[in-house]
Amino acid sequence: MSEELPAYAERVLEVAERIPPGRVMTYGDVAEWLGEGGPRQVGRVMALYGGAVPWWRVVRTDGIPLPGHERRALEHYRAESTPLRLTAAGDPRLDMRRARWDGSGPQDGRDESHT
DNA sequence: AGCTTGACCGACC
DNA sequence: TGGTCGGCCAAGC
Repeated sequence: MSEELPAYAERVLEVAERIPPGRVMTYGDVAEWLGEGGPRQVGRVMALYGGAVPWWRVVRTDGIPLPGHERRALEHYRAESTPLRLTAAGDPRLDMRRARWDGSGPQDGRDESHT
Protein backbone atom coordinates (compact mmCIF):
# COMPACT_ATOMS: atom_id res chain seq x y z
CA MET A 1 0.00 0.00 0.00
CA SER A 2 1.07 3.54 -0.51
CA GLU A 3 1.31 6.15 2.17
CA GLU A 4 -0.60 9.29 1.41
CA LEU A 5 1.56 11.09 3.93
CA PRO A 6 5.32 10.45 4.09
CA ALA A 7 6.62 9.60 7.56
CA TYR A 8 8.86 12.62 7.58
CA ALA A 9 5.98 14.92 6.69
CA GLU A 10 3.99 13.46 9.52
CA ARG A 11 6.75 14.29 11.99
CA VAL A 12 7.03 17.84 10.69
CA LEU A 13 3.31 18.41 11.08
CA GLU A 14 3.45 16.96 14.55
CA VAL A 15 6.04 19.51 15.59
CA ALA A 16 4.04 22.30 14.00
CA GLU A 17 1.00 21.40 16.06
CA ARG A 18 3.19 21.34 19.14
CA ILE A 19 4.09 25.02 18.85
CA PRO A 20 2.13 26.95 21.50
CA PRO A 21 0.01 29.95 20.53
CA GLY A 22 1.86 33.22 20.53
CA ARG A 23 5.08 31.45 19.65
CA VAL A 24 6.76 30.48 16.39
CA MET A 25 9.49 28.19 15.11
CA THR A 26 11.59 28.66 12.02
CA TYR A 27 11.83 26.04 9.30
CA GLY A 28 15.41 25.48 10.37
CA ASP A 29 14.41 25.10 14.01
CA VAL A 30 11.88 22.42 13.15
CA ALA A 31 14.43 20.54 11.07
CA GLU A 32 17.02 20.80 13.81
CA TRP A 33 14.60 19.80 16.55
CA LEU A 34 13.53 16.90 14.36
CA GLY A 35 17.13 15.91 13.84
CA GLU A 36 16.76 15.21 10.16
CA GLY A 37 16.19 16.95 6.89
CA GLY A 38 16.71 20.64 6.45
CA PRO A 39 14.78 23.90 6.32
CA ARG A 40 13.91 23.35 2.70
CA GLN A 41 12.45 19.95 3.37
CA VAL A 42 10.34 21.36 6.17
CA GLY A 43 9.24 24.12 3.83
CA ARG A 44 8.23 21.59 1.22
CA VAL A 45 6.15 19.65 3.72
CA MET A 46 4.43 22.81 4.93
CA ALA A 47 3.71 23.87 1.39
CA LEU A 48 2.08 20.55 0.62
CA TYR A 49 0.35 19.56 3.84
CA GLY A 50 0.64 22.64 6.05
CA GLY A 51 -3.03 23.47 5.63
CA ALA A 52 -3.96 20.95 8.32
CA VAL A 53 -1.83 22.55 11.03
CA PRO A 54 -1.15 26.04 12.44
CA TRP A 55 1.10 26.92 9.50
CA TRP A 56 1.46 30.55 10.61
CA ARG A 57 3.61 29.37 13.55
CA VAL A 58 6.30 28.08 11.19
CA VAL A 59 8.17 30.97 9.66
CA ARG A 60 11.42 32.12 8.16
CA THR A 61 14.23 33.40 10.38
CA ASP A 62 13.76 36.95 9.18
CA GLY A 63 10.24 36.97 10.64
CA ILE A 64 8.54 37.99 7.43
CA PRO A 65 4.95 36.71 7.26
CA LEU A 66 4.34 34.01 4.68
CA PRO A 67 4.08 35.72 1.30
CA GLY A 68 0.63 35.29 -0.10
CA HIS A 69 -0.90 34.64 3.30
CA GLU A 70 0.24 37.72 5.16
CA ARG A 71 -3.27 38.86 5.90
CA ARG A 72 -4.34 35.50 7.33
CA ALA A 73 -1.12 35.14 9.30
CA LEU A 74 -1.32 38.60 10.82
CA GLU A 75 -4.86 37.95 11.97
CA HIS A 76 -3.67 34.89 13.87
CA TYR A 77 -0.69 36.73 15.33
CA ARG A 78 -2.95 39.47 16.59
CA ALA A 79 -5.36 36.93 18.08
CA GLU A 80 -2.51 35.04 19.78
CA SER A 81 -0.65 38.15 20.89
CA THR A 82 2.44 37.01 19.04
CA PRO A 83 5.24 39.57 19.47
CA LEU A 84 5.24 41.71 16.37
CA ARG A 85 7.47 44.55 15.41
CA LEU A 86 6.92 47.34 12.91
CA THR A 87 9.71 48.13 10.50
CA ALA A 88 10.67 51.62 9.47
CA ALA A 89 8.83 51.00 6.24
CA GLY A 90 5.72 50.18 8.26
CA ASP A 91 5.74 46.49 7.49
CA PRO A 92 4.71 44.20 10.35
CA ARG A 93 7.28 41.50 11.04
CA LEU A 94 7.54 38.97 13.82
CA ASP A 95 9.77 39.94 16.71
CA MET A 96 11.82 36.78 16.44
CA ARG A 97 13.87 37.56 19.52
CA ARG A 98 10.76 37.17 21.64
CA ALA A 99 8.47 34.98 19.55
CA ARG A 100 10.98 32.26 18.64
CA TRP A 101 10.40 29.01 20.45
CA ASP A 102 13.11 26.37 20.47
CA GLY A 103 10.68 23.63 21.41
CA SER A 104 12.50 22.71 24.58
CA GLY A 105 10.98 23.20 27.99
CA PRO A 106 7.74 24.99 28.85
CA GLN A 107 6.39 27.57 26.50
CA ASP A 108 7.38 30.72 28.32
CA GLY A 109 10.25 33.11 28.18
CA ARG A 110 8.38 35.82 26.34
CA ASP A 111 10.01 38.11 28.87
CA GLU A 112 13.76 37.90 28.99
CA SER A 113 15.85 40.99 28.65
CA HIS A 114 14.55 44.18 27.23
CA THR A 115 15.60 45.77 23.94
C1' DA B 1 23.16 11.63 -14.83
C1' DG B 2 22.85 16.78 -14.84
C1' DC B 3 20.30 21.03 -14.09
C1' DT B 4 16.60 23.73 -12.05
C1' DT B 5 13.58 24.96 -8.44
C1' DG B 6 11.86 25.73 -3.74
C1' DA B 7 6.73 28.29 2.23
C1' DC B 8 15.41 28.17 3.65
C1' DC B 9 19.78 30.12 6.19
C1' DG B 10 23.90 32.72 7.24
C1' DA B 11 27.52 35.71 5.86
C1' DC B 12 28.78 39.90 3.61
C1' DC B 13 28.39 44.54 1.89
C1' DT C 1 16.95 47.63 5.30
C1' DG C 2 17.81 45.23 1.43
C1' DG C 3 20.42 42.75 -2.33
C1' DT C 4 23.78 39.07 -3.59
C1' DC C 5 26.23 34.69 -2.96
C1' DG C 6 27.17 30.09 -1.55
C1' DG C 7 25.48 26.16 0.82
C1' DC C 8 21.96 23.19 1.88
C1' DC C 9 18.72 18.81 0.67
C1' DA C 10 14.99 16.66 -1.86
C1' DA C 11 11.84 16.56 -5.90
C1' DG C 12 10.98 17.19 -10.98
C1' DC C 13 12.17 17.28 -15.64
